[in-house]
Amino acid sequence: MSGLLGRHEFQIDAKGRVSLPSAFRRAVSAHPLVLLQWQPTHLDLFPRETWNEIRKNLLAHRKAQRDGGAYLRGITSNSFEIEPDTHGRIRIPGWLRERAGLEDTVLFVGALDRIELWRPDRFEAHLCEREGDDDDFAVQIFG
Amino acid sequence: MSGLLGRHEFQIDAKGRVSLPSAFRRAVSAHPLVLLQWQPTHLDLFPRETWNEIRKNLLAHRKAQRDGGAYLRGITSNSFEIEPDTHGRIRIPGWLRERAGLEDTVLFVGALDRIELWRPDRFEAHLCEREGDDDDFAVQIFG
DNA sequence: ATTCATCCCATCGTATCCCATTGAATCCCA
DNA sequence: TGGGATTCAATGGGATACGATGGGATGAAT
Repeated sequence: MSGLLGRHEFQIDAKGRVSLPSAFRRAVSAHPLVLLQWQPTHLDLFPRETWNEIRKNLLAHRKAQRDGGAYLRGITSNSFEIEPDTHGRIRIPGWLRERAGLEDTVLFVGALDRIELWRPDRFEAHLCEREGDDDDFAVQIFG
Repeated sequence: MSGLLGRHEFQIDAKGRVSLPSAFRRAVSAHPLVLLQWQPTHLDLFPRETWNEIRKNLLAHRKAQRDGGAYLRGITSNSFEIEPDTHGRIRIPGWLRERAGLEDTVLFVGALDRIELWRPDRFEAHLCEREGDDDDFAVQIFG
């Protein structure tokens, strides 16, 4: 598989449901997903494999630090397990929608091992803002 | 399973009962849970698996330290076995409620292998207070 | 006898399931 | 290669099941 790619804009209906892009739906098969916020700009939706890795990292971090799991709880309290319905739709809980500024439209952005959920205009702004910042890396990456 | 996730705010009724969030109820199946306080800010509710691990650690500590028994008894004396009723509700003993400042509302916070019980306003304050402290860890954990 | 916990039943609101509709992309065959 | 038929994806709405909460009744303990 090539990883999760592309952008797809979908509507949130009156009951708070959104379709997962069908391309992503096939890719993540039937397992539940984890939706959370760890960056202020958007939400991340993790397939099972990726989440297992991250969960391991979170637990290791809690053991290593002295703060009694403060970072972990900051993350998990903003997390939610997502199980698509029979039509491949998901529900985003209100408190997460607010945090990401999602109103009636969601932009799904594929990011190889995860799916990002953006407020469309915010995503455009984010791209513009960084325009040209990374030209040095480009050559290293694409040779 | 993805671990215990999310935040859920529930009322304590006139008889001192609170519903366990249904998401958590399913996750911990039918086994009894252990509720205790080991951090001043909140209470922790441990599923069977997690508690077995912790109990092992407590006993090991008592054996290893000269006055290890003191720590153990400090913990166990603030502990309580919880068994949800037929509707999935639990009762929090008064002395534990006081210690965590719980009055009429409980905020349940999922923390992967345990459930934390917070006084809602205290939790908000706790999150704000740490805002931005951990930005360095974020990249290590989430890649 | 009085207090308190447990059980049972009732209610209300919301999330979930199921079916229907629309439109677009794909397939098939001439 | 064009045009019609067919499948699939995205969305909407009604019905149903389940979750959250309240209150009365039963039973145990002091």
